Amino acid sequence: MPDTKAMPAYITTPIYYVNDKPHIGHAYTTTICDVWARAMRFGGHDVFFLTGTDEHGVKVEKSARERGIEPQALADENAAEFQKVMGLFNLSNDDFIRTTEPRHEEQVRAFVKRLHEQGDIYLGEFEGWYDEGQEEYHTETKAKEYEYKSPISGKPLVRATETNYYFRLSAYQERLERFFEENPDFVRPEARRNEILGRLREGLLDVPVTRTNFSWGIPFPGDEDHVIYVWIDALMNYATALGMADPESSDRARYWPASFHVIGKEILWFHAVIWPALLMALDLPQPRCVYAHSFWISEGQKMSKSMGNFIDLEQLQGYMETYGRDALRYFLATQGPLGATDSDFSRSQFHETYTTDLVNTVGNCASRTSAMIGKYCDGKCPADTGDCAGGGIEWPEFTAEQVDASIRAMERFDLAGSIGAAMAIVRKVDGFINETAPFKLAKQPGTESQVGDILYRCAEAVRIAACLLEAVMPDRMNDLREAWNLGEPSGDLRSECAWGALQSGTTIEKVALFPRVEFKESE
RNA sequence: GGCGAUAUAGCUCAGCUGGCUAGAGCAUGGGAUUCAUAAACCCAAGGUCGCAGGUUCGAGUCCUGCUAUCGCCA
Repeated sequence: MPDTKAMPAYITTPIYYVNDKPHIGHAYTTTICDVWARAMRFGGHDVFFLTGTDEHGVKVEKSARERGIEPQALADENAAEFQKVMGLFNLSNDDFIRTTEPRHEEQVRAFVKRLHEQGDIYLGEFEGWYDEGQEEYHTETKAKEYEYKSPISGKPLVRATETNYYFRLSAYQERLERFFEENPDFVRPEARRNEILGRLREGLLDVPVTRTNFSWGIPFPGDEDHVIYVWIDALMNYATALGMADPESSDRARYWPASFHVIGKEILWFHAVIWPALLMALDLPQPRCVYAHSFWISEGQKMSKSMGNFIDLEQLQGYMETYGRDALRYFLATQGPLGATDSDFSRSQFHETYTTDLVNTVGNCASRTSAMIGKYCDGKCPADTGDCAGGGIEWPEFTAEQVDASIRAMERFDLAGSIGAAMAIVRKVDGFINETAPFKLAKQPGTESQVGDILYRCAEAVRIAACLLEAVMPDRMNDLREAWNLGEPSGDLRSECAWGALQSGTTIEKVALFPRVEFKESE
């Protein structure tokens, strides 16, 4: 067995743009990373879980100006909003990086300077059709479509040139192609990988890495009229948080590279192509996987600003108040859009999932098991006598298989699969109780040993399932730990999940983990 | 406009290289039971597998066209 204690694991969310308000998308990405991070910690890994905020750029500058405040003040205000989310959802991030922090800015400058000096960044000129009112360029085809007039103001587009620093992305075409071929799991899910491969085949162009039309950003080293484009600035957070500009003097460098950069599909190109190319240029090892999830839609409708149907923080808080924080985590982790298609967040589906999986399955099974131990065993965990009254289940083998499947699924970021394996244990316990009917057996004299044996198996299996579910539902599984006197998580999930760890004689209190909730159409 | 994906029971989806009466979970209806949070368990109903052609002894499963949805690009 490998010494997992020594195995670092690094997971990141995107850094969130402070011009936006936190909503379900942010909560989702951060929550699923949190589930993984917790699971890996339970497995004994040395985990670093990073999130943060992206604070530069023209939009922030503009919004601040409209409100008559400094961009930094706006950034501070909204970064605090995002940090609030971390507390609200009990997210276990190890750091929260902000792109306006000196530690980030200094390293970005160092990286960019290095790229410039070694020729990966060069000063180039761009000529195109410029819309003066909108301050943006249009491509030749687009400009033609617009008949060389601004689609907004109708004023003629002008031929303009702009001088920018460019990253020599085109030079990495072949290396990227080879990298993708050698690492089929680099971009997931597969449908997203195929999109990238398709685009890669069309050929890469160099990309601008600076702007001159605004000033709220990190100045380009040695040419301060240019500001480093937010995208480059933002991507580098994954490295700067670990001090990778000078790994020798960083105690976090051991976490590099990331196991997963979890992102939304809208920012895949930057993470799947530009980021690896930058890392190649900087000679840093590549992350294992960029996982691009899809979006949540709301009650069957696309969420949009104009529709005003975003599932925002207030709504999520409402769900947490009614169903509990763990219920929301469970729903996000099991019903979420980890695949290539979007998922629907609907009130009825949320309620249904809660009732079916948590109330009727996990909660009820833990409840009936502990109730019977209370009734037939004086509330003390019985002994595994081997004197089983039927059921025909090889519990040690069965649970070992599920534990293994669950841990493996989690390692590859298959959250629903991991949780499903744990749920299978609970369902098996329910079936076992029905079949062996200890409650009937207990009514006959001289069956204590058999009843105890059955109930030990039930309790032990539920305990193991709870250990596997703890990453998704830390609050409620901790309640179970307390009621059943299971102690703290050991930090060695596999041995903790080995059959037989539950001690006979342990006091087991009856639990009601997930209270039934009445369905309401709306809040 | 270009490229690609998907379209299977009320809902979410499985159905690999074509082969007997198309599956699961949830929801619905019924039954049985009581340890449990009116829970678990058993049974049933539910689909012309998007539409139209074609290939084949035989097609959700291959081909073509159409429609719808989605994604990426321009």
